[in-house]
Amino acid sequence: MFNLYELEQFIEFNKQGSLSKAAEALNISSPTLSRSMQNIENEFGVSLFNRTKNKLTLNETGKLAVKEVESFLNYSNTIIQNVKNYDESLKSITIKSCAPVPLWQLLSTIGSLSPSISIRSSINQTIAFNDELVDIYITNHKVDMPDYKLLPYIQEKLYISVPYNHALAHNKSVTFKEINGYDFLLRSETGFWESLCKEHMPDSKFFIQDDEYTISQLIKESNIPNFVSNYTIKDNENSNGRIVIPVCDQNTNVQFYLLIKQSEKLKHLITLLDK
Amino acid sequence: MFNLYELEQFIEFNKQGSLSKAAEALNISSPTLSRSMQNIENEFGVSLFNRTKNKLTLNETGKLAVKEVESFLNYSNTIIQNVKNYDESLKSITIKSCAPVPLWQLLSTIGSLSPSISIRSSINQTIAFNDELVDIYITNHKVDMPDYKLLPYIQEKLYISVPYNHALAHNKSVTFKEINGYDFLLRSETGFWESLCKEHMPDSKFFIQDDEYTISQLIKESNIPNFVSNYTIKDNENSNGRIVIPVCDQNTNVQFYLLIKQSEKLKHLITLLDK
DNA sequence: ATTAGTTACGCATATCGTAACGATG
DNA sequence: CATCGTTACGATATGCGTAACTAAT
Repeated sequence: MFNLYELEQFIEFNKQGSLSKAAEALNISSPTLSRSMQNIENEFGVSLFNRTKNKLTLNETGKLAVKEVESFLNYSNTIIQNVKNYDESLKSITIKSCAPVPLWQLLSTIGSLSPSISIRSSINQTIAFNDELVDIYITNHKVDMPDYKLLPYIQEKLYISVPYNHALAHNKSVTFKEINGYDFLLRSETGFWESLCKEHMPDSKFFIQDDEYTISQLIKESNIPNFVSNYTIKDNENSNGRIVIPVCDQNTNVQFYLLIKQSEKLKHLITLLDK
Repeated sequence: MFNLYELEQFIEFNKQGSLSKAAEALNISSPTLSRSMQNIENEFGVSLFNRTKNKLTLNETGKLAVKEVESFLNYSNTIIQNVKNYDESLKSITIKSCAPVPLWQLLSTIGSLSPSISIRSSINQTIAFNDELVDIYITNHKVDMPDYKLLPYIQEKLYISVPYNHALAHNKSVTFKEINGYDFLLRSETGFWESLCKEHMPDSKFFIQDDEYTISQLIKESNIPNFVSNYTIKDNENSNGRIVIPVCDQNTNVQFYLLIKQSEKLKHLITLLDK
């Protein structure tokens, strides 16, 4: 049976080209290394070296053996990594969401349920349901997937927020068609909302900001309208000199769904949410 | 670093389901096995077991680890086999020939050059030049192949051998057209010759014999003609009551070629033949 | 009380390094 | 004669089994 340390010595011998150099590099005596090489030959059951009295070199078979052993040793690292990754995946939850609001909501729920668990989450404009490592997908449409449970989640409704003196300010409600052409402030990482707006408002420009401070300043100090929702309207929204107007269109009142992997670690979460 | 014996113990533990049974099966003490499992856990750096005071079971990560370790141990056997196979391929020569005569000739040459080498040879009616493990192809036409060297080899000429009283016996030479329709004795394993004769003599019957004694008896005691060549005509051919007549046709005077893999083990053979 | 697993400890054996040897350039 | 690899041998350190302990059935 192989001794992995001897196999590493074998690799080092190949690297150094001679027994004495390899022994030096490995900090072991040359008799030890000599014996190791003999042991490896015995393990393989074939001759791996050309032996003259004071020169040791690999023969053709030995050269192949080096390659095989290298990939074998790499494999040993691979399986350690695989096991570690799997262990980590059991201890953490990976979430892919099509929108920020339901993600925040869910993160808060999970946080109160298991405060110590590590969570990896991302917001995506479109979601491919093909990642084995994802534990929870948050989508805006029903999806059927084996080993996953579909649960209806929150509803989010789209509004715009405009200054009182804005041309749109007098409307009780608006449609995409009516607001198409106006410039809008937009947070980055809004998932499918960004695609939706760009699709239905092809004539508008969107000033996408990823800094929360910048966007709140721009809302206060510019006339550019922005989007909010029933979950993001703040109490002071109207006192900010702005008025909130619902966008009444298809797709602006969104039902979100959770697609949760049926696994041991998510059992509690599913039972909590499934009512 | 992994100890492969401990990994096997790990597999056995999974198979037996408990430490004590596995220790029994492995003929080691349970403290030893207990320590081994702890060592493996340390190697992976993650917890692999559910430990209650008197029950040891694999956790989810441990179950994955078993699979990974199994394939790792299989791999160790694979690399041994690969190295052994390669070693064997270096010690043997594989030859595919389209005809028996040049093969015999070559076998004799190789035998005198390296008496101990093991040779695997086959005779084929048609040859596909796609087998990585073939060291030498013997063909009846020029072929260009990367990593192989083409060398002209012997020429073989086709004759027929007929009894003195045979209808063809008076001819100084014959053509396929003239002998078409006559029955012929044919040795098996004649490679492309068999295809050639069948193609140009569609009206003849061929009595194919694979026993050398049978065919020599049939030649002596029957009137059925047979084929010979400049390499197979024996001194006593005419005294056997038969006369040898050349077949003068295209393709009956054959130039053979050797297509030899440019490798270390064939270097001497190539230099010997390349003059 | 019996079985299962872990920890403690002493001994046997395997493994390593030093020393000695042979051969080569 | 210096360098390189292998063999011989003695020291030490690794690893095994026995014994002792704890907990559960």
